[in-house]
Order: sequence, then C-alpha cells, then structure tokens
Amino acid sequence: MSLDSSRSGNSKRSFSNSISSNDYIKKKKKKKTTPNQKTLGAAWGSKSNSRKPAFSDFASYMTEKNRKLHNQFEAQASTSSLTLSASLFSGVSIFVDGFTIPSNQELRSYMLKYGGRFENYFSRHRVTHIICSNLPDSKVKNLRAFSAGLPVVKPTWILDSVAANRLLSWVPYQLDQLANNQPKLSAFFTLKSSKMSEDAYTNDLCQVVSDIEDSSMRVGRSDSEDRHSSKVGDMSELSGQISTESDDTIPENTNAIMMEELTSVREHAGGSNAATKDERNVKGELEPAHQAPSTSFSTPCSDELNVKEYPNSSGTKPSKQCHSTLADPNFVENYFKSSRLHFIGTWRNRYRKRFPTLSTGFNNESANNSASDISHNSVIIHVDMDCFFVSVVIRNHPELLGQPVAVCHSNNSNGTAEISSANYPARSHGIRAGMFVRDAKALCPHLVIFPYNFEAYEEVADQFYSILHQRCKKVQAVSCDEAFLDATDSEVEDPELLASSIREEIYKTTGCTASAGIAGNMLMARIATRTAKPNGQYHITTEKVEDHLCQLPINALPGIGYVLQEKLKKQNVHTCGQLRMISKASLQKDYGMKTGEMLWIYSRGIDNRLVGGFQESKSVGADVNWGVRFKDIKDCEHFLINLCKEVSLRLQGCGVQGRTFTLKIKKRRKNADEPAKFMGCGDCENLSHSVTIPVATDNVEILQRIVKQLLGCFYIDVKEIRGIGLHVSRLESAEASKQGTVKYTLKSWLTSGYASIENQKYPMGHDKQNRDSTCSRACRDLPGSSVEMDNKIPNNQASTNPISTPPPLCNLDVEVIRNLPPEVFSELNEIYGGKLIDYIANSKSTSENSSPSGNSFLEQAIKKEEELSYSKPVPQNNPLSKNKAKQNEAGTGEGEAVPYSVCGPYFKLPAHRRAEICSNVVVAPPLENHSLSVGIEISENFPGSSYHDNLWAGNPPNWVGKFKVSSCLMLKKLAEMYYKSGLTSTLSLVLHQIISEFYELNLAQQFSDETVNIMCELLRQYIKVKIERDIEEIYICFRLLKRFAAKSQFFLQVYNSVCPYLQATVDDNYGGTLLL
DNA sequence: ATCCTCCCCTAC
DNA sequence: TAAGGTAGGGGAGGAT
Ligand SMILES: Nc1ccn([C@H]2C[C@H](O)[C@@H](COP(=O)(O)OP(=O)(O)OP(=O)(O)O)O2)c(=O)n1
Ligand SMILES: [Mg+2]
Ligand SMILES: [Mg+2]
Repeated sequence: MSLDSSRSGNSKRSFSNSISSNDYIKKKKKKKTTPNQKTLGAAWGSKSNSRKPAFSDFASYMTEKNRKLHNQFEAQASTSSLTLSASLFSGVSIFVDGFTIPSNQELRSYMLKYGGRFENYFSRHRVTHIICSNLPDSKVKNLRAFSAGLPVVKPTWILDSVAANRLLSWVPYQLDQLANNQPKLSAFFTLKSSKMSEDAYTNDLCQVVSDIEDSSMRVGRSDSEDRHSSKVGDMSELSGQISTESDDTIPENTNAIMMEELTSVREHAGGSNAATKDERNVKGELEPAHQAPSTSFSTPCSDELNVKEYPNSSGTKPSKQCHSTLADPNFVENYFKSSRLHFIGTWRNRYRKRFPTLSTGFNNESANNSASDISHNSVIIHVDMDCFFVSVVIRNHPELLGQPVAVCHSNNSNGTAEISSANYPARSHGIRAGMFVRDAKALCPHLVIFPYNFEAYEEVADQFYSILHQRCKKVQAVSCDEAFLDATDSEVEDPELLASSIREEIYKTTGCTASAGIAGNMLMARIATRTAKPNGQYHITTEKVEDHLCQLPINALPGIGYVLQEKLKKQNVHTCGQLRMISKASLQKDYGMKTGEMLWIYSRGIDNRLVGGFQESKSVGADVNWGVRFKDIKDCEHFLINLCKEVSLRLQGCGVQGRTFTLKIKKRRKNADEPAKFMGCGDCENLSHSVTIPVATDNVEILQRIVKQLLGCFYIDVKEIRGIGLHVSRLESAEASKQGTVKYTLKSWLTSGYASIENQKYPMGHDKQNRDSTCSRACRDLPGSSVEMDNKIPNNQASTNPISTPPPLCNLDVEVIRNLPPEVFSELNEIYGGKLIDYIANSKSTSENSSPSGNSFLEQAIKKEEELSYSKPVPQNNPLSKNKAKQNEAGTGEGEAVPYSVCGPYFKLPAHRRAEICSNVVVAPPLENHSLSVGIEISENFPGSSYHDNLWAGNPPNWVGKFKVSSCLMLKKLAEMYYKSGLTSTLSLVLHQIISEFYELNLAQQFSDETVNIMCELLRQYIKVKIERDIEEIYICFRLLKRFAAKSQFFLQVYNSVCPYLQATVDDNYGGTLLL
C-alpha cells in the first residue's frame, strides 16, 4: 500500500495512488514482453471438474477414512488410561457434519482423549451435539430440520473446552446461522455471516453450472508428461481457447457492468444484459426448492449492495453515509467490516485460532540437519491461489472465463476505489491490485467488477489449509491464499505429483485454482510459483536455479520492493544476474548487514529459512487511515474510545496483554492537496507518541485513559487528522498472568516500573512551533530527544526489598473480609490500624465485579498478585455487615475502585499464619511506616496561608493566575505552558510542554523557598485530585518531574519535598509505593 | 560490542 | 463516492 505520503520527514518523493498506478503500468509493459505462459496439458482429468461429483468424492473419501479411524477409536478408547481430563466430554457424543476446521479426525481424537464419544453416523438417540462449521443456508436449513433440536455447534467448542480443561457451554458456539444472538467479539475474530443467503445461492448455482463448466473445459489428464519440464495443467489456457485469444475481444454485453451478488441483481429491475438475465433465471429456478423450509435466513440485509451489514451490529444506522468518522458513530467497526486489507491483515489471527496445534512452530526439530547445508535435499512446495478474491467470487460464473474481472468496492469508472484482485485476463490489460478502479477502467473499459465476499474467502481459505494440513505435516501459512509445504519427508515420492494432487483437491473442493512452485528452498519455490501462475505448477530443480535467476528482475525477489528496487536501479542493477556482480561486502555497506546478505544470497537462489509455524505475536494494533475527519475534539475522543475498544478486544482475542502503547496520527501536511483518494488520508506527516507502563494490560478503560493522554501530547488541531493508529507491544500472555506465574506481582510493579512518554517523530511541542528549530535544540538537550523516563532502580533492590505493604483498603473484597474467621479479621484489622472495620462498615454490600474494568494499571497489578496468592473463598459467618453506602467514590463512575480480594494483608501476617491461609505467598519484610505518617501529616494539617486555595479549581485553574504574576520565572513559565498546551488541566501535558522550552530557562536561577512551596502545594493538590481516578497521570507527572530534577535545582527541591507525600498517598490508596 | 528505540520497508 | 490494515524484519543511531 502506498499512501500519498507514508514516508516521513522531508522526503521529496510523495506519490499518490494514481502515480503508483502509473508505476504499475510501466512495469506491466515491461512484463508484457515476457513470454506467454504456456501450459503443457490440463491437470486433473475431465471427470472431476464438476463440483458436485468432486464433493461427493471428497465425502466418500472422508467417510472411508473415518471408518478406519472409527475402528482405531474403539481400539484406543478401550485401552486408553484415564487421566484427569479424561472425563471432560463425558456424556457428550458428537456427530461431525460436513467439512470442519479442524478436521473430523482431529475432533474425534479430542473426543477420545477427553472422554467423549464420536459418532460416524447421525442418530438422534446417540448423538448429543452436531458439530458443524458454517455452511451455506440451504444446508443449514436441512441441518436444522434433521437436527431436531439438537445443538448444532461449531468445532471451536471442542477446542476451547479442551483448552479450558472443562466443558464449556455450547451456547456461544452455536452455528452462526442457527444462533439468534451470536455473541460477538469484534469484526476481527468472527466473520459475520449476513451474506449467507448469497452464499447459499452461490453454492446452489455452482451445482447447476457445473455441467457447463464440464462441457466447456475439456481438460485432459496429463500431469506426468511434464516432469521436470515446466507447467502442468492450465485450465484457463483452455478456456482461453474457447472464448477468445485476445483480451480485446470481450463480448460487449459485459461492458462496464457490475456483476453484483445475485440477490442484488434481482433488485435491479432493468437487467439489460444477457448475463444478468441468465443469473436471474437460474436463481429463480433454484430458490424455491432450497429456501422453502425457512424464510428467516433470506434476510433483507443484503439489499445494500456493497456495504456489509451484520445483524447484531447496532442495527440502528442502516443507511446514510457511513463513510467517515463525521457521519458514522460506529465508524471503526463498520470500516473494518468492509476493509479488504483488514481482512487479509487479520486473517492470520483467525487461522491461529482455527489451527491452534498446527500453527505452532515445528522447525526446531529439524534444525540440526539444516544448519549448514539445507539445500541438499529439501523439497519445498509453495502453493498460492490464483487471483484469489476474484476466483472465489466468479467460481460459479463460467460465462466469465477469459473475461477481465476484478474485485472492488465500486464500479464507478472515475472512482478511487481500489482494485483488490484482478484475474489474469484483466492483468493482461495492465490491471493490478491496488489500482484505482478508474485507472483500471481506463485500461480496460469492459472490466467486470465484483464486490467482495469475505465469508467466502474465509471459507475457501479454511478448505485450502485443511487440505494442506491433511497432505503435509509441515505447513507454514503465509496468508489466506498462500502457504509453504516442506515435502522433504513426504510419503509421496514425487513432489510434482504431490503438488498436482493437492491442486486438484483444492480445485475440487473450492472451485478455485491454485498454482504451485517446487524447489529446494522457500525462496525458489516462491519464485517458481510466479512462473507457474495461473493454474499451473513449476519445478525449479537445483540445476535450473542459475538460469532461472539470471534474467529475473530483482523486484521478483521477495523483500525487494519499491524502495530497494529504486536504489538498486541507481546502481544500474535490474536483474538478479546483475545483482550477483556486486560483492557481499559492498551490498552490506550500502544496505546494511542483513539486507546486504539477503540480497547476496537471494540473487544466488540461496535461502536457509525453514518451513515453520507461527511464532508468538509481538504486537497488536489497529489503524484507520481512511474516512478519518473530525470537526472537534469530541469527535476525536469518541473515535479513540472505539479504537481502544477494538484494540482491547483484539488483545483479549489473542490472549495477550501489553505494556507499550503507541498512538500514531497522520496529520495533513501543510499545503497538501486534497487526497487523490476519496476520503483518503492524502499527503500526511506521521506523528506518534508512546507510553510504557509497568504492568501489561488489555483493559479497555486503561487503554482509553492512556490514549487520551497520548492524544494530548500531539497538541494537534483535530481537523488536521487524517489517520489514527493504536498499537500495543511488549506483549505478555494474559493466560500466564491469570495463572499467577511470577510475572505479575505487586513487587514487579514497583520494581520494574518504567514509563515513558515519547514523541517519536518530533520532540515535544513540535507541532505548536512547527518549524522552529529551537525546539529540536531543546529536545536534543534531553537524552534520546524524548522524555523517556528510565527506571534506574537496580534489580537487586527488588529482591532484597520486596514489597511489604498490604493492599489498599479499597482493593479488599468486602465479602471476603466479612466472611473471615473473627480472629483472622482482627489480625487484619490491626494491620490496617483499625481502619478495616470502618472500611467494611462503609462499603456497599455488593461488590460483584469480576472484570478489572475501570482500574488503574496499578490496581490491576495489585489485583493480580492477590489472585495468585489468595485462593479459597471463606465460609460465610461474619457479623460485620453494616451496609452503609460507600462514600469514598465521589465523582467517580460507579463500579470503579471496587474491592477485589483480600490476599494482600496476609503479607503482614506472621509466617505461620500466612502458611495457613495461603501457602504461596511472597515473603515480605515489615512495612516501613515513616512515609505514611509523613503523608498523613501533610495531608491533614497543611498550614493555612494562600496554599489553602484550591489551586486546581476554576477555569483556568487558580494556579495559573497565581503563577502568572509570580516573580519566579519558573512558575511564570508553567503558567505560560498552561496556555501553550491548549488550556489543559492535565499537569503532565503542561510539564510535557515545558520540555520544549527547557533550554530557555536559566536552570541555575535563583528561587525562593516560597516558590518551591507553592509548586509543592500544586502537586500535592494534584495528587489529591487524581489519586483515586488516575494514578497513571500522577505517575507520568512524577516521572517527568524526576527527569527535570536531574537538571534543575528547583525541580529537585520540589521533587524531593513532594515525593514522600506522593508515596504516602499512594500507599494509603493502593498499598504500595510508586517506583519512580 | 551489544542492546534498545524509533522508525521505514515489505508482503499479503 | 468508499472502506489506504497488519505485523515482522531490520537499519540508524543512541545508551550502556
Ligand atoms: N494489494 C493487495 C494485494 C492482495 N490483496 C488480496 C486480494 C488477493 O486476491 C489476495 C491474495 O493476494 P495475492 O498476492 O496472492 O494475489 P492474487 O491471489 O489475487 O493473485 P495471484 O494469482 O498473483 O496470487 O489478497 C489485496 O486486497 N490487495
Ligand atoms: Mg494468490
Ligand atoms: Mg498470495
């Protein structure tokens, strides 16, 4: 993707999509000179091109296989020993209907292993659950009829139950089409299925047209005759003969029509061309037969042509303009539903979920044989679906074979919608993925446009991978339409035979063709696939590597994109052969060590990577760089709240939590033209700020607070924003935290603490004083030209001085406390200096809050520790309920700061008592109390004088006026910063702002104690205001102050004076001290 | 030297 | 109208 200016800084080159389209055209012209890809024969035997027979073949094959497996099942079941989990599925007897992910064999083995039954044949008496993946509607209706009320459940129910080690409710796993209310996570993880009716139609049609395909595609079987030659099988070549030789002789009746999903076609009464009419006819024949049983599925939601609608997605805003953040309050969600790039970008995560065992890494086992010379005998196959998005949506339109077709949101001949995929006839006109549809139409006016069908892509991808996993043990997923197989140890001797049979099965199962490249390593296999396409396969044997690469343009090498290609072009390198002329040392000098190495070995066809599964993901994020327009800050904040929700859901969906949060903003570049693309981001500066917190979280409210602060760092006019992204990194497994393995203890919070706010692109305040060079000077003044605040506390301090404080009262679970045995209670009460009894008395009796929502990350950290060390609930017999409304929550949303559990105090119990109650507790030395008492002193009796004023009241806050007229330059500066930072009463932003002017201040200047006191009071009052609701803000402020303290006597004194109070207050509220 | 952070680049 | 996302690799340059 090339946005108008994804490039940073002052790069001159800023290209729009239309320009890059031109790039494509040029490249294309060059490519056109490459020899026509001829094929030597058709692949897969004429008998199996009809889809229906293909399916039944597949089914009977599976049945046979299952029979065998059933025998094995019985055998194994009788001998397998019972384990703890062996009764997981006791009483559950599943019948697997149709194609599933994972395969029915896998499901069967799960059932066997965990005490369930697996039925090969449906029987109402024996089967308790029908397991089924999403199906076409027609099938669903049948299924519904015959299931007779039995639950029809998706296979993930089994997987998740196994993962959870308990039998989960099947309700949330009901088949989408059968469930009234499918619980939804986000558009990200569940593909909604509102277009099912169209799907059903598509499948039905498929069976009808299969005859046509059969007769029109006289494909012969001949996959043996081209061993070691080149291409095997090419149906489109044949169909090319049938239709037309030239791309320019496309029948007129398809001119500029939009091949809509057929349900939509029906709406267009005028159906003026043959193809449309035919379809309508076909549909008319089929529909009644299959849709009779139930009408509830042919929902009206498919009326809208290109906009996907999902039943449960806030069914409020059905029509209207959903094309920008201005018009659509639910923009984030709706946008992602329609985004192709979102679809392919998130596919990997869905795959992970569907193939949990198969997608994990397995390349280590063979690491030994490969270290030095991997090439020696490896056989790698690369399989890639041909023009995937197009193939899927036109598989039931034989009349379009040989005609140029593309998938795109729009058919507007001067629109700026992007082509997602173009079939091969279209490519011969120069049409490419990523082009604007208007450019594509200019190249080929009779280009046929189809809309997206994401469900179908998902389904085909599942079938694709199911086949691959079935045929090969080592599969590495590249994308939804593409994978590597390590066929070195395959049972099938001949890799070409393996490849062709896999391709055949893919075609029979999906109705779409795939191509395959075979070679000794992944690089060459991938390169071979290019030659093989479309619908062919190609084997680059070791001897042929040299020849193949010699003339190959360098951008055919994976890893060489636009930029690298241009750089190499400047060195007059255009082909791999030329690239080889350059020494490795030279390449490494010019392009870096790894890149240089990569260029050197790739140009020689060397690639030592191993086929392997996925590794753990390192970051999770969401970007929206289209349709983003805000009229005011409210718009922007609303959008960010939704973006946080999205990211939080994704984190949870991945089972991870993160510590570093980065907010990216695309800001319209000054004097930039209107974006070439409708609602696009155009020419932008890319800005970003990030913050790292000490404990990983996936909590949406924490995210929202962090993001709000990050947004403040930009000092940006929201009208200038053209794109926003939120990314989370430094991921940790959420599972691990729940299981309480070491990671998340209060101790770790306080000792590994590290927070930073960084302006990555520009130093602080850049936007305000845009091209003010003094600003960058100011920032260079700070280490790393950022305000990153490092935690310098040595690690050993953590271990020698573990946290010794009890958790704050507010974190205690009132219910649990009430239920403590009296003697334990009084011990605890002592620990809390008698406050516990009051606390309990004042607490609401309800404290149901299982999720950590609304808690600061500190609270969460504490909670985690508690969870890990406190296990058993205590019997109920406590006399201590007074049930007064909790008072201490003024101004806070209800339900926040709700108590959790009671473990913390046990830290202070004597060892033997601790052992009694909780055997696995961190040993903690006694609490040192001095800071606490200091804190109380300060907060309780701060002297009168002017400090008494509420410095944070008013607008602007009172302190601003006071500081403005102060004789102290530093205070004046702060007041000034208040205005500069956009009238924010968020202190961290004001402090942040002052950084950019730090250099101006005479840091050694004189200041009075009085000045220090005023500043201290400001901070104390701030702490008071924020401590309950926003400890993050306090944390960040004090990290900043600490930074300042290193440079300024003034701030040093302030910092030293206030810190004790800060720590006491934190201790009081949270039972710990902040590590600054 | 080695690590870490902030980006850019690439691929689908 | 239109849905320009996502995540990993790695280079440059600073911190250690
Ligand atoms: N810029 C792009 C690139 C790809 N895709 C989507 C549509 C493609 O169909 C799918 C797979 O990408 P491929 O690179 O495999 O391209 P195709 O499968 O379309 O064509 P080919 O036959 O070259 O594989 O990803 C997209 O939407 N936009
Ligand atoms: Mg493809
Ligand atoms: Mg692909």
